[in-house]
Amino acid sequence: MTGTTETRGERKQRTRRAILDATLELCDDSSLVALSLRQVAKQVGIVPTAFYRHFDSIESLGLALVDESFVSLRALLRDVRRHDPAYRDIVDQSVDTLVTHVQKERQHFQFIVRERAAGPLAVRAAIRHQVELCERELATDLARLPGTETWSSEDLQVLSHLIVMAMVATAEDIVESAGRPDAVTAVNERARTQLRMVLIGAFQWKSRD
Amino acid sequence: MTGTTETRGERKQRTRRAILDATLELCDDSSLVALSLRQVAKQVGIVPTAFYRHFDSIESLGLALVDESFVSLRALLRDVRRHDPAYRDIVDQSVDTLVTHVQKERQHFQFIVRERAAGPLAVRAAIRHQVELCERELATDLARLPGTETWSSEDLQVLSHLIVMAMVATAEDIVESAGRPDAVTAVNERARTQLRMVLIGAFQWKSRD
DNA sequence: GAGTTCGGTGTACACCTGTACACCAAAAGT
DNA sequence: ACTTTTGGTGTACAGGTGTACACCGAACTC
Repeated sequence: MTGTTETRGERKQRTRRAILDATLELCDDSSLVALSLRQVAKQVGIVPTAFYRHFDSIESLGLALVDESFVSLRALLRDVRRHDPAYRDIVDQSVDTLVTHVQKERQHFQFIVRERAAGPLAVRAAIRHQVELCERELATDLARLPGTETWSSEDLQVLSHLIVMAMVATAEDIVESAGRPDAVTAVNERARTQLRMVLIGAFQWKSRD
Repeated sequence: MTGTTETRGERKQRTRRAILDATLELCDDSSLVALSLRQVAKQVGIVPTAFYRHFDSIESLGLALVDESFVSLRALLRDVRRHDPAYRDIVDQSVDTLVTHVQKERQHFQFIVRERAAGPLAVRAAIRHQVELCERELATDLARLPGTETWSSEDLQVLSHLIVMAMVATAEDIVESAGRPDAVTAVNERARTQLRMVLIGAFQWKSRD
């Protein structure tokens, strides 16, 4: 098909990729729990039983997609952190990065947002776990910021929970307004304002202990 | 069955109720989009085709459940508002009310949280619309609070969006930790702290215009 | 009291579902 | 050159799926 002969591993990885892509495609307007192995197989162009050569259930396929999605999310976080922490407006920068990434990787983020609430049990658990990791990482980042020296670690966690939650919601909104540039910029601006409000509150905050 | 004869309208409403309840029950560990008409019928104890006497699809059944769920949510909001706005700690009061309500109407809130992200298109739209209404109501409430006189209406909307979002997330967490009292109180406390942080930021806020 | 309405039943059909099984061809290992 | 491994195929089956159709009996209407 491609002209050159293919090693066996290459081919396996190629159809594995095709399965993942097909699933993301189908998840555009449905959810994993409403997805059948046969639909996926048809979309890929393989026979249903061939699916088992790569995953032993829709659920484990979902887990693979979670892993993959969080790779791109980590890329996003790295981008955000790479910028000078003293940068004039870290908020604008962070929100822009988020909005750009979500648009670029729309299908992955849509998948995460949907399955986080409605996916198979194991998938939901995996997503919650990953989000928790993000929260912890953010908390340690926040701890390095000037002004948080007096904070208790609980309060740091609460703040990062709040911020991550707001970012998840923003990602939801971006996915929702895909293809409508004006809606995207509206979400962008709202997210900035929200984040500023939260940070102003945080700067004013004093832990009780 | 009940001994007394039943009017036809009573009976219809009774099995309609049974269908709604059965669906909520089944949605405990699945989603509407993964639910079949036959499963619902079996759970209710009627024959599949009888379903059509009440709803013409799973989707319209979903819409009915959205309406019903938001009745109980409005009850919650009324409760929150009924309290003296000058009450010593309006945050504690509001969060307690939320936590109590979500636990009492767990199935409804679980349904909303899940279908908000993964339900059929029309159901998702209905939920988003209702949440938007809640945001608007909250915005007008906030406008009556002392200290928000200088705020632009956009900023008021942004703040209420932020608060509603946080409350939705809190409801998610409460549903998640159903049956584990310690987890519930942890979520409760975190929600209070978050809301305080946000409100501190809000009090400090000055609209640009 | 006769006729109508309507919630619920049972049968039937075409289609989709997961998965077991036997098979193939070509790459990989020897 | 041989055997083995393996990704993919085709057939087959027992179930679940939505829904069309004809029907029933009791609550309603007149």
